[in-house]
Amino acid sequence: MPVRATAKRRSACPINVALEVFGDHWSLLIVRDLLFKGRHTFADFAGAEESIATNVLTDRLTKLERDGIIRRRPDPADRRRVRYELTDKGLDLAPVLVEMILWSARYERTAATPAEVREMTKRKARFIAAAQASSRTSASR
Amino acid sequence: MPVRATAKRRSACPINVALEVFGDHWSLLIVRDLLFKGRHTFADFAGAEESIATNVLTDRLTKLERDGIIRRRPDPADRRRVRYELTDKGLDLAPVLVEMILWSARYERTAATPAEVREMTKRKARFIAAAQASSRTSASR
DNA sequence: CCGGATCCGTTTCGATACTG
DNA sequence: CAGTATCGAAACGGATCCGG
Repeated sequence: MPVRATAKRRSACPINVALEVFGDHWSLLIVRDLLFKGRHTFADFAGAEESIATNVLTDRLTKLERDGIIRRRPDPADRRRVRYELTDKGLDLAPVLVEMILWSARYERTAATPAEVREMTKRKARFIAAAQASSRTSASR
Repeated sequence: MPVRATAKRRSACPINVALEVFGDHWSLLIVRDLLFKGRHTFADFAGAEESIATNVLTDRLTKLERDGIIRRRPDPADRRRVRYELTDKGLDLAPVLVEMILWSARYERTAATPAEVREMTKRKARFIAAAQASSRTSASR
């Protein structure tokens, strides 16, 4: 296991558990990419604008898999490639991410238009379901 | 400015903005303490079970203040003491934190009882308002 | 090529001791 | 009580190498 070999396995109080996912910059970006950006491969993540280093990426993917948030499997279309997908547990992070987006949209200049934000707020549940579905279907095909 | 003198000031895409708050373990804990645990002083935060180091605490408080999430002011009751409180922008983080709690409760053993979780889910808005109000009133007294 | 692993110089973190 | 100063340990990022 590269980088940060010490694994902290414990937790009790609410939120503390989510801390390993949300307390980390890169893990958060990976989940966002999976949920909203249709990125699913190592290269997709590494090539993102924030450009994470490959060793760090490997580390985070390993941890997210260990924590049951994502799952890796060979791409059905091209067995040489590896696909990362969210598990159900990972898909359920969507509401948290959506609230983050809404908060950001409210207080900072973001890419989301006011109309999009209004739509997202009004139909939060539908938006979440859509993101999850698209992440899921693109994963299983 | 202690520790991490480089300030990254930019961002465009949704979520990226929230990354400085949520991408960091300690900032998240501080916001949680302010919102749900009635902690408001330097010593409160430093004494929490996770026990953040004082220099790190100083750093995060500085950044949270810089980002307009919290505000520092002398305690009205004892002017020698410093109180930290959430700004409106900070209070608006409550929905995100609540979703985190719910997710954690769903997938990990947490301190929240099933009944509390059900209550929190059903009356999300009320719960958020309550947390914000308690944080606010205890702040202004 | 893709998905990593490994090495390495630099930055940041964080535990502890200390100070106004 | 609310922070600084110090300093070793970790994490980071960049480059490069490697197996399939």
